[in-house]
Amino acid sequence: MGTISQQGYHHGNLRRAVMDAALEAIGETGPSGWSLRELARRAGVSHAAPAHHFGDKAGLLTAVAAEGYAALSDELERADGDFGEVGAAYVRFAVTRPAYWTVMFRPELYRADDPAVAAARARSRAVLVSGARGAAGRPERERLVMLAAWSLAHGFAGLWLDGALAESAEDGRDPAELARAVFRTAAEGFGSPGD
Amino acid sequence: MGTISQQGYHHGNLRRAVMDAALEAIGETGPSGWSLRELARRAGVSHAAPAHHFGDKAGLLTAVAAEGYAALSDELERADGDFGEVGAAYVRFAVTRPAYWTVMFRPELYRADDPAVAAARARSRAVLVSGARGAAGRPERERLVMLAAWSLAHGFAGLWLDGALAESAEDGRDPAELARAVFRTAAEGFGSPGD
DNA sequence: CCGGGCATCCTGCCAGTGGCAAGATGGGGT
DNA sequence: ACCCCATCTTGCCACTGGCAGGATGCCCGG
Repeated sequence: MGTISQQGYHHGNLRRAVMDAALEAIGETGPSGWSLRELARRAGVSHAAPAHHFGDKAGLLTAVAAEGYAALSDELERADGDFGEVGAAYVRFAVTRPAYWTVMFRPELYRADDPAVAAARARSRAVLVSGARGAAGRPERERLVMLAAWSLAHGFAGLWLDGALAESAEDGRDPAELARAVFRTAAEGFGSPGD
Repeated sequence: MGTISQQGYHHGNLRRAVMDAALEAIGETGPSGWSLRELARRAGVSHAAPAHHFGDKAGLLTAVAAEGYAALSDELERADGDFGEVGAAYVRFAVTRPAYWTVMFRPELYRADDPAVAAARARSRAVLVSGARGAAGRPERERLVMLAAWSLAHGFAGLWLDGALAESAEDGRDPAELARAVFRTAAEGFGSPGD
């Protein structure tokens, strides 16, 4: 990996260092349970150094969100083809990289209209839409299927991260595995007690 | 209603006034886009007055969350009986009272283990579980059906509030109505292109 | 080899914030 | 009539985000 020189007046890779510190802090105390100054201290620079790279706090979180959407897109694209697997990948991303996910879906914390963020988000959505296109039969159903699947995965991820599913599902199972089962239940239809 | 005396040294109903100011502020700038001092100013009291009623910021948000879960429980119980209606009521609550919803599902902002909150949350969950009990055929399916329906409603609400569904669904439709359609799609099963 | 330009980082400052301590007020019970 | 004490106030402290102006040293042209 080649650790870059981090001594001297110029840090060398402050931008990445602050982003990493931010992700770590977010994982520990939530998306706003820390201060820019604290990140600066962790990175070993002065309290005003991060501002040069991100402008302000919203700027930093904007960068985090953009990186998060890009990473999510990668994950989803890797699972493309199988509709159910896309849902599982969505949940897996949220569970394994909660810091990104938590920021991404709190638009009031960053500049959601930032070009980089918007582009990365559009890429994520494209995978979801194409997944629904494959699963839905008639075209009118496409939108509803996409909304249902997206809502399902998104809701499961959110509830899991909030700890709301802890009691009902902590039989030691992998959350993504449980999500797959839930997804299958919905795909077969949970309205009529079939089978 | 009877507007209570709000002149003089004793406000008369500061607790409620601060809660209302908080709900208003949350609706405007998110669950942490305001300060306790600002709420105090809105209520016309000194900056330290709210502390007497709520302790600290987390205490105030704990009270908001408890009230929110109680209100959600009321809504859900009113729709009990029809499983799909419970889902629609869940979404309707989130959409019509976003300030409550936003706080409730950000456990890092308040004391989630507060007895009042825990009790109110348990009441909400009971409705969901009993709803699933009616819809699921076999008892093993019960948990999966409950998770699927809850995830679906929760995810739809979250996506809607984040504005993520804006483009794909703002044909002027009522969100709860759209949620009903999505719910129906899932209930019938969206995996196989049935019908 | 040298000198300047400029991205990077620093120190200093300000208003605003959350929270605590100690004092003022006055409503309500006895 | 009196006192108790819940309620509200003023005053204070450490900390934060953000801005202004200065210091540093890498890199590039000469």
